[in-house]
Amino acid sequence: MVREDIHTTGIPVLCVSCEARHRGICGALNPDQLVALSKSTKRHRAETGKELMSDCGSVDRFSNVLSGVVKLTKTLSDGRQQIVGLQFAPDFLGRPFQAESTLTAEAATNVELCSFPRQTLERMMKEQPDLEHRVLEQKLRELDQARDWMVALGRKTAAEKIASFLLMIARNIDPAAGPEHRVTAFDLPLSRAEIADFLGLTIETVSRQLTRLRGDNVIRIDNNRHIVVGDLARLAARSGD
Amino acid sequence: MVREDIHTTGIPVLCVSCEARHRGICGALNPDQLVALSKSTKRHRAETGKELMSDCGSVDRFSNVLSGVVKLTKTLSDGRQQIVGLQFAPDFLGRPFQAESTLTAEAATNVELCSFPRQTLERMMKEQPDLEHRVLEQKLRELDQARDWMVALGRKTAAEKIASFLLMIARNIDPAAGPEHRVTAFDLPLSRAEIADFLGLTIETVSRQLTRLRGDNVIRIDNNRHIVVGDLARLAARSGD
DNA sequence: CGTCAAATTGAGGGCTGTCAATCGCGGTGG
DNA sequence: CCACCGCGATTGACAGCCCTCAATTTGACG
Repeated sequence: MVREDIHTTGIPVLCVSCEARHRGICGALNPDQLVALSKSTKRHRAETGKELMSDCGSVDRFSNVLSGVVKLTKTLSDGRQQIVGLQFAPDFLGRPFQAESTLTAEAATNVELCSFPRQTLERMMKEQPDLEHRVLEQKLRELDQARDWMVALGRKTAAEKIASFLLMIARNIDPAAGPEHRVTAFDLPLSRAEIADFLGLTIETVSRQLTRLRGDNVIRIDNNRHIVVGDLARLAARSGD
Repeated sequence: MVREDIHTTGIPVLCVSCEARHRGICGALNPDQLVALSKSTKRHRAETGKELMSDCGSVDRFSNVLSGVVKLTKTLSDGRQQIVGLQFAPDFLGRPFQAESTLTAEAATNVELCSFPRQTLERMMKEQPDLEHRVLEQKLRELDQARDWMVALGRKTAAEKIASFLLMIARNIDPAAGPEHRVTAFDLPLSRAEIADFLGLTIETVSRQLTRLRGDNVIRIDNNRHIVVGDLARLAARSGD
């Protein structure tokens, strides 16, 4: 499934070292198609907090996440928020076959994106079934993740939610590593408020549970954001599943 | 997108009046392909409670739901359960490109299914991109629904969850109707215990909230299962979004 | 050193869970 | 026909987890 990468003849400069060409959707494209897509491609950065798509806004560009973390949120009419997904490099960001977005995408950290017109991608998906296949695989992974979080949201305690969250970040924060790899030290990509919105909790409960994990010597916390997991097994034992 | 249906020449008898050929994934197939698929197709019924796929079990057949409701559940190690999806006719039931299931599928009501070997479908998806496209569209809808429920699970109160649930059933229980149609009287496809597992609540809380909706004359309840929504707008007003 | 936002900590209350008793309905058998 | 049973649903009392509100601390930055 991983694309051979011996010669890079004819591949756009932008794409040569791009992770999306290896594990992302662009791996389905041949050099000519990469050239065609890259004509309307824009690579750019977005600062933490920048809104990338907005609920009920029209969407005319999709993106690959090249680095950083993007959060997908939904908001109720009275302001309550829920984060419904986190995307890491080299995830594909966008909802094909729908002009209006039903959620908001926001840069949770500084991010690098590679974006392209929605219609270009949808046309190429028609012409190149492998591309649509890659998108399907990505969306199936997102669906699996969404369902895992439904269990956490509906049935786990606050302590279990926090443990599950930390494990999930440990699995995904390193863009180079494979799916089963877990780092034991990392910077949280989310603030306490965002973690609360992700786990269906309040800021205070998130803080209390993190403090408790630190008190029990399961993790260390430096500068509020940096987490060192001392005992991965003990953290996993507290995740509920 | 809806398939023309003037002549039915060459279409397998089983498929002629099948809803999956109109709004389901089989709409992507031409008569020859339908014949090919129908060779390894089995149509069968399953009683309420019958397990259709099991967590960690191998999956060698996918299905279309022709009637009834299928529930998708996940279970934590200590027995806590969460329903992570409901499938109505003519939904496609299965997780392509993965031999092992990560969830359990169970007949919530008596259901009719049309099943076919996983490998046959995956091969046809390769040969017929339209079919893969249909699967993608279905999985994108499931993802949208999963994210809507994440908001409910994480941020809605018990009362709002119940109201949202009733509205969702009203939208989906009638297989013939379109997506924006809502019926005002229907039989609940789930028991109180199942509703609780769907909404991340307990049986008692579900019962109390239904009783309250009845007391406020928003709904009527006959025989525990039959619901008549007296005031759809007032129910929607209590759904939170 | 002062300012400000983010995070922590504490006290108290409410929503929902837990446990237990009762109700209602359908089925079975006398 | 009626008593009995079994299961799901309802109702009540109480407790606990998490939320709310508020004060304090911490850390980043000028």
